[in-house]
Amino acid sequence: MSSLNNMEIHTAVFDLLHNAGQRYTDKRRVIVDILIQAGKPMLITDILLQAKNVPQSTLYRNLLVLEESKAVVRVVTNAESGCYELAEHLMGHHHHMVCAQCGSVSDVLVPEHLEHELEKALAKVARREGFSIDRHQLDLIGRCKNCT
Amino acid sequence: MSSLNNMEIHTAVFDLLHNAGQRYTDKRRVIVDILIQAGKPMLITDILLQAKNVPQSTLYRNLLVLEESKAVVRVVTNAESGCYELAEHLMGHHHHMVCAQCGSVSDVLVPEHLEHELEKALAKVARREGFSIDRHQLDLIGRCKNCT
DNA sequence: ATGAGTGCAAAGGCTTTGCATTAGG
DNA sequence: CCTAATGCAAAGCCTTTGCACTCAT
Repeated sequence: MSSLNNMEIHTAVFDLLHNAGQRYTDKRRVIVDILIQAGKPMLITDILLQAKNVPQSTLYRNLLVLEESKAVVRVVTNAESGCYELAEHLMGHHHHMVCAQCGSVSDVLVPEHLEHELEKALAKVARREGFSIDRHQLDLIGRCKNCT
Repeated sequence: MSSLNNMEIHTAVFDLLHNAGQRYTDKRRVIVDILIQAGKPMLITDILLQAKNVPQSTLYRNLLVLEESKAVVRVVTNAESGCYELAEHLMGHHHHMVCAQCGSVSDVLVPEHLEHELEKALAKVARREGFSIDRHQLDLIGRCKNCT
């Protein structure tokens, strides 16, 4: 499985929330729709701009619920506000190219065999350190096509 | 070059600051000493605890100066406070294990050959997309030994 | 002297929380 | 009905900024 269509994503999110004893409310659906449409990590500030009828507190609380239900993940970044995207099992595993100039983020894939080898090596290192890996995140930082 | 001894690091930091038109003051030396001793990324809150005679504002300002001078880097994490470590040319190239619960970050190495193979693959993908890579960053996200 | 560095306190900005209201099952 | 979810406002917390003081050149 690599990625799902929009309807399948909503169904999957519904199941995830349901299993966590949570409801798939309108606001939550709006948030997920925005993340689907973006197709890449979004800053909370940008989500707020697009979801004008979703108050801050509701957005923050729902992002936490969606994260705990494994529907979204918080992307590690040093941006001024939090950054979220759909979970990997909904989006497919991928990495990010981050433009240091314009801040744009695009998805990128590395060869399957390398990804596999990398995961094995990371698992080994983590085990040695007593660290349990939830996921890994690989970012390329540089200049995008438009900022050269 | 992989890493330097303590004295060499101080000398290198002095040069970096000097080249940037900055002084290597006592407070800055204290901060660098703490980072050297830690040998891993440190949260600002933890640096403050260890450097009791360094006020918050001084710490924040000096970390910025040290970062601009390329002596330290700000590590990207979702921790509650900022996270810094010595720059790669002082510490050697490595990656990070980020605890999603407590926010702690520790350094990790992947096998040399894999690192090399990864860089080749990333260069290839980036070239195809017209993206010029400045650096890459690989984070393991999960639970640290203490948060299991 | 003269500008960089420092320190205290206050201001800013993102995030969380309290509490009353609304809505979904 | 009854609890979860929502919305507004206030509180919290990390970080930045203003301004006066100190130190090194």
